[in-house]
Amino acid sequence: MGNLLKLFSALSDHNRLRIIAALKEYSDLCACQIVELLGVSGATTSRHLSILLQVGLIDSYKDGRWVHYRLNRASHNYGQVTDWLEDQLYQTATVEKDRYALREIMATDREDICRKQRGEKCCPRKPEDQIKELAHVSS
Amino acid sequence: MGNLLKLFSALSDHNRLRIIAALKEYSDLCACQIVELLGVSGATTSRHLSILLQVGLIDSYKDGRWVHYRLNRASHNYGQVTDWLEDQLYQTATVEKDRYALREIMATDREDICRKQRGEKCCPRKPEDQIKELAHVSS
DNA sequence: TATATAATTAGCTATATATCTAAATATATT
DNA sequence: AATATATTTAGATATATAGCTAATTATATA
Repeated sequence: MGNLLKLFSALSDHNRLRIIAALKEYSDLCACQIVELLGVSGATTSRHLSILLQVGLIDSYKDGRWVHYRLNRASHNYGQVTDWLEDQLYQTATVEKDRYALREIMATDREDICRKQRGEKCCPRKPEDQIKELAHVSS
Repeated sequence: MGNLLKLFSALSDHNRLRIIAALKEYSDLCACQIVELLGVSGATTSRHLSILLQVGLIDSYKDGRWVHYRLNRASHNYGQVTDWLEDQLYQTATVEKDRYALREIMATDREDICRKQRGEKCCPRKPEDQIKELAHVSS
């Protein structure tokens, strides 16, 4: 029973469903791309990914400093649920919007994504400061 | 997306899974029988049933003061998930234990069940008081 | 109509969880 | 070895939820 609860709990968060939908769309995404898609902190994304890893819905591999995530197609017995879920997710407005965002993200160099995320981290979210920072980064 | 979240959240509680398993076993149970099975308060049971009703996993009908609950076999599109779930639940230790408990409950007159539940409600949970109460009920 | 009863809703509380910043870890570069 | 970087973990906090008692609602009975 505990595994069933873990599975359904894992699927009870909108960002985690978005992750699954994104990994269905692109078979392999790295953490920074997922952070970019979700628009939440790296820490939160990592936590969500950890939950999905724990129940076996996704798996991961390292490529240097990069960590890639994929849907886990083996070694679990809830393919019936995930097949159904993926169909359902495909039709939702949020996931459709994500699809467009993902196109941009996949067209962007990861280094650029990370640079942007790093920048955001070290600067407070003040509009004037952000403009100054962007000007500084450009020069 | 909201409906998916509601569905998975509804399935993320062990007592609600037990309700589903019980309704798979016996096609029609009334609230007091479910209260008896779960061993939680009537209010808590009612709340769980309300959540399952809301997502359409179960439906209900009234018979005087009695309210009966059944699995909802129509008008929803997650049969693929619930079929799988029912199979999975069948194999869990908790549900197997519940199966025995349900046999007793189904063999007991509902009036007796309710009388017992009412009795429990109006008396504090003191061991000596419970013994006295049981002795009183027996006589 | 008053009383009894099964069930539901309201309100409160303890516990679980999503989110964040900071710190730590793993890997790469100088 | 020091520094940089991607990611994860730790710790704190706001929000959500399971459980309870009390109050209310819906139905039955006297």
